[in-house]
Amino acid sequence: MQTVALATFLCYTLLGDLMRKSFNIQDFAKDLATHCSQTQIRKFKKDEVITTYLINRNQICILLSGEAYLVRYDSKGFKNIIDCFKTDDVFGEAFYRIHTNRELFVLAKTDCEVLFFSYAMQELCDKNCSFHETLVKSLPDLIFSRVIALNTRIELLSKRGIRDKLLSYFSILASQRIGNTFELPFSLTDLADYLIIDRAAMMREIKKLKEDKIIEKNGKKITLLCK
Amino acid sequence: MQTVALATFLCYTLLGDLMRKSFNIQDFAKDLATHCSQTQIRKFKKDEVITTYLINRNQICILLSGEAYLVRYDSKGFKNIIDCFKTDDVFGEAFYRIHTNRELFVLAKTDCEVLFFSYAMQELCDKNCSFHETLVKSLPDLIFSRVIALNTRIELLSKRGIRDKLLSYFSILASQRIGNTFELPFSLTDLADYLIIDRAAMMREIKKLKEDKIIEKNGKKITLLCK
DNA sequence: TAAAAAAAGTTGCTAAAGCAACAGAATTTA
DNA sequence: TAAATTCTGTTGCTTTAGCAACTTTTTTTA
Repeated sequence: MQTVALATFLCYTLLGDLMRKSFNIQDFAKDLATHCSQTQIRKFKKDEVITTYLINRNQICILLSGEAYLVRYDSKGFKNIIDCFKTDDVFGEAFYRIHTNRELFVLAKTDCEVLFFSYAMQELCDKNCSFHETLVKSLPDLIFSRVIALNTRIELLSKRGIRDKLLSYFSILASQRIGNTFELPFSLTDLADYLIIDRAAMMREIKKLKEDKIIEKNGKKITLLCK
Repeated sequence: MQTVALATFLCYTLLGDLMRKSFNIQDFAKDLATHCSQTQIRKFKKDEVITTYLINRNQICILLSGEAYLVRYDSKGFKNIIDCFKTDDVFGEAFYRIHTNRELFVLAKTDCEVLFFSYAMQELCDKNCSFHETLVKSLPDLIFSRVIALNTRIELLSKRGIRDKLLSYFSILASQRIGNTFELPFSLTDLADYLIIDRAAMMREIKKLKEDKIIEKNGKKITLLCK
């Protein structure tokens, strides 16, 4: 029964994914940078602010190298890590459509290289230029890559309780590689900010998960012992 | 200081929104239905399943009339209301990109009329047909309308504590109309499922909010007394 | 490489949220 | 319109998570 369900799931997954054309973000970025004068590439050092969403509207950014956080500080001063970007990820207000007056910051987690351009550009651009065509055709795929991340995050935050949040996140990380061992992409302090939970309570729960033989942990290397 | 911040915010908001072309979903739906044989319109009675995401991949649906819920049941059997669609909203797996084996259901909250078509369709379609062009041009706007909803939800779920979740949600509802009075779009039972909190605990918190003179409540009519 | 800063790991106490189990009101269905 | 069902409102008890305040370890930086 379990096996049939899994096979069915895999079948749909494969079919679904085959139907989706593969979109190469690096080719797209190269195309953009060489064909259009309205794009720019900038470099950032660790901890610098790459962009903010309230002020920089309609902006589309592609992370060419490095890692970055999308961060908000809530009314009580708590840091919330909303999203975590790695090389080839797309971000910018064009994909967030901010509607509150609480600013969102993109912070360089490591040294970064970022390509900037504007969503509104497709309107202003000469209709015969090849860039225009590329942009319009690629936009859905760019946005979809963000939509997947957003839905993943909603799924995480929908979990009741710290244990469920941790296990859900761990199984997402585990599913991205072969085997049940993976490396946490950020510090435990940041993990708590990402899951919107108290760090001390999280540590306590991780301890329990180890005691219950559900996970093994060596630094940032974690192994899921159950399925 | 407060006033300056608000004025600045409003200014950016207006500028941002002016730059965004207005997209009429009803015209789009009409265009689609009349120009393409691959689309279909179906009617549903209250509580019927409109579609599921795991099986119906790459599907795009437009709610022509009525209201619907996007629902998941978690591992403990809890009902989670992931999203709430009203007339003109766009949904379907094409916008969710399901990646777990937990099925998502779209349920008719009232009688509904829904337009169905496929995201993959743009690939198969004859390149000269006007529908193809319309679809490709409109897709980003269709998706953006979902992205806004997703981000709103993440903002809600990022709140620590029931009181914060309630107040955030209430202020979103209040901001959608003039004045501070609004009507809850669903029952209190469903509201708890939407905010992923215990209903009894939520009722207790609502009572406290009334006692603290932060809200007034008459049935589903709520007034925010503070800003 | 020594000092400083950040992250990891702990703990006791307190506050908040979940659960169960009701009763009464409102709504739906037969 | 009567019966059934769902929704609202409430409460006591229990479990969970948050907070504050530490120590120890690891990583940065001067």
